[in-house]
Amino acid sequence: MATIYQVSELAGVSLATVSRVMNNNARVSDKTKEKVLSAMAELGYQPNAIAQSLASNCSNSVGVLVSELHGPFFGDMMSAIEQTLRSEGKHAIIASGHSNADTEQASIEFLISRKCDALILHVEAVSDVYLIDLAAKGVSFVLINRYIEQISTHCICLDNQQGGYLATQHVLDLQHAQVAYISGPSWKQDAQARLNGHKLALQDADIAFDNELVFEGDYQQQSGSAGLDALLGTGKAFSAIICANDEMASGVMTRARELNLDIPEQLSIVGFDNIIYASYLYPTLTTVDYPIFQMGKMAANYILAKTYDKSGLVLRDVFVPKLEVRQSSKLLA
Amino acid sequence: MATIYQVSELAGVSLATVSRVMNNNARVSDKTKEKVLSAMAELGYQPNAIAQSLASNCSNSVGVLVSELHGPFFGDMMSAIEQTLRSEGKHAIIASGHSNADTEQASIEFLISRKCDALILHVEAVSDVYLIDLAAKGVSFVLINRYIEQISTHCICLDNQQGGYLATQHVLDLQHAQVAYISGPSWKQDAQARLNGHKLALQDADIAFDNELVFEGDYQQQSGSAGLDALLGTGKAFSAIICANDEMASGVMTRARELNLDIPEQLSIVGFDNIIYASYLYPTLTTVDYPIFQMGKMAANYILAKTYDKSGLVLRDVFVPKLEVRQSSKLLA
DNA sequence: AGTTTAAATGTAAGCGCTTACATTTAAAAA
DNA sequence: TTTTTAAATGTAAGCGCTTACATTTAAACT
Repeated sequence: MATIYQVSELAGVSLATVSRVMNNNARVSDKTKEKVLSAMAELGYQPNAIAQSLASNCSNSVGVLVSELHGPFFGDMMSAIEQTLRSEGKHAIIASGHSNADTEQASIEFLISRKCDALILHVEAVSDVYLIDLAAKGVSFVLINRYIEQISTHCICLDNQQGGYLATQHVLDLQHAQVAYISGPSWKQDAQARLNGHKLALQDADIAFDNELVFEGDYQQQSGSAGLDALLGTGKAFSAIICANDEMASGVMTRARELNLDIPEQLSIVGFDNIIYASYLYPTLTTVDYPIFQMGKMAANYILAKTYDKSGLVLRDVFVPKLEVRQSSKLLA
Repeated sequence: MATIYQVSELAGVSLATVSRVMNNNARVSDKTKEKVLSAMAELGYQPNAIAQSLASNCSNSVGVLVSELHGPFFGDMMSAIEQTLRSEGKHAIIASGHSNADTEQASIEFLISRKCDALILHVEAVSDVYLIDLAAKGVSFVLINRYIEQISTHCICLDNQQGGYLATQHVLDLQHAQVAYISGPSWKQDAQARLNGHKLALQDADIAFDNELVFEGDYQQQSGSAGLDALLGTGKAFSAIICANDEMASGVMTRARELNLDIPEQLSIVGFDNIIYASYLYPTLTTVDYPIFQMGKMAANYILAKTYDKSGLVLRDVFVPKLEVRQSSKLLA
């Protein structure tokens, strides 16, 4: 592997000059630049990224921490991030936090120890205080899908409340007046916000909120099935059910089928996230679209702009969900 | 950020000694080790990974290249890889190749330029020759889901042919004698192998293979639907259909429903891969399990063993698929 | 006590770059 | 032509580690 030294020798210039043409951050005459470039070509020179990092104190790497690498989100998010970073010669280092505070913290520390220039975090368990602290320590990061007042400029969020509102409003528009809700874990911010949106929509329609019509699931498909059973078990009537994510909605569908409940004839279902498989289900699932790809891209752009000083990027920190109407919801007969 | 120098000063020893206790690859007396350790603790010392890499010529990073970051595979594979590497203090750098030769090649070069110690490749478009060359150049890598004779020790594969065989054998066992097949792109090795397995199973059952009952899809759900239409269009009768992956099987299901074809009453369907959503479909999909998690883990272990000299790892290079029987296939009435 | 030998520690030369600062070169001004 | 000034290039000191080799220390024999 050729080094900068050999290039400088072959080109008959100093190390510094070679470095200058590599980074072209300083003026070099066209003539010498030419010489250097051809020397590089001749030697098949590839700069040593590690040495560059050490000298420049910039690793060109961004740590990405998600809850689960295999979740329906991660792929799209990662795809967006990789693409965006890559186009600027940066790269992503990944880690998972498993929605566990200790693991998340350990992962963050791992990524920092790896000298990532910045982090993109999709964390749920670690405390606000920890993150505020992290920001105070000067760690550069952006938070996806979590809002913390004190470090609001680090947050890229979906308006989850609005999403919950849209979902409920949709079934309300379809004349459903008795609407059940399967929420995510109440300790998760997004789950709370979605449920809030639901309540708000009910309120705006002058429908009393009934706590018995809410079941707290865990975002897994299994808990959708369990939720339907529980809800049915209350004896309360409902003609529509909003699920805080698509996987639970899928669970509801499965269970409904087992119970010979026709969807959407007897029960309308609305999901949340619009994961790719939502449109493969039968019936296809009406859901609230979560623009995770765009958000991933924005997260990467934030970092490109803030950490790597790239200019000309339009930054946005709150994304708006939109309803994707499919077959699983219909006008109440 | 404290450096090794400050630690050595506080502990009253030399740089080398501090380095030794960090790497504990050389004998240091318990007494000094103690001093060093407490100095580290006192300073909150974190070794600089970049500097370590430069000096040791080992970046502790593994490049992972997949076709699509958002595919159904990637998540599981990545999850396994991250977990395995992480437990040994290594990390994964990701990239995608989009099943395009140039992009794949560029990605590989990108990862190499990033000084990855090894690569895990899930590539389809790049040529055998290129990969053989890469191995010859001394690049350390493992290939997932691709077999190349000359570099067989670099390959971790699923026995795709066996998988295809199992799928067809299953419907044959269910008395289906007319079996259609929707394959993946014929230029992809796994698609070929799966189809071969299908043919073999037919042959073993003394059923003539009929080329008209094969439709070449592209592994996307859409082409499953198109495939069903095409197959139906031939006028040939068939009571079962094998799909080379679950997404196309999902497409077949969707289209069958539109055509009022009852599944599995009128048509049995078998998929391949056993992606998580296969069990969320209706009816749940009988499919061939692709142990991608295990294979990802094995890929990481290979690298741990071969590149990082970790011992005590059991290595395996060919995985066996197994049938997952669900609702979409049934005994021919 | 003197010698041999191994263990513990220290010294210093890199690893391959970047960059502040010094120097040279050439263009512009006088 | 000489002086001023800016552009181009070079020099050399790091960046924070690892490690070959040298030296010191201490244990083990004579």
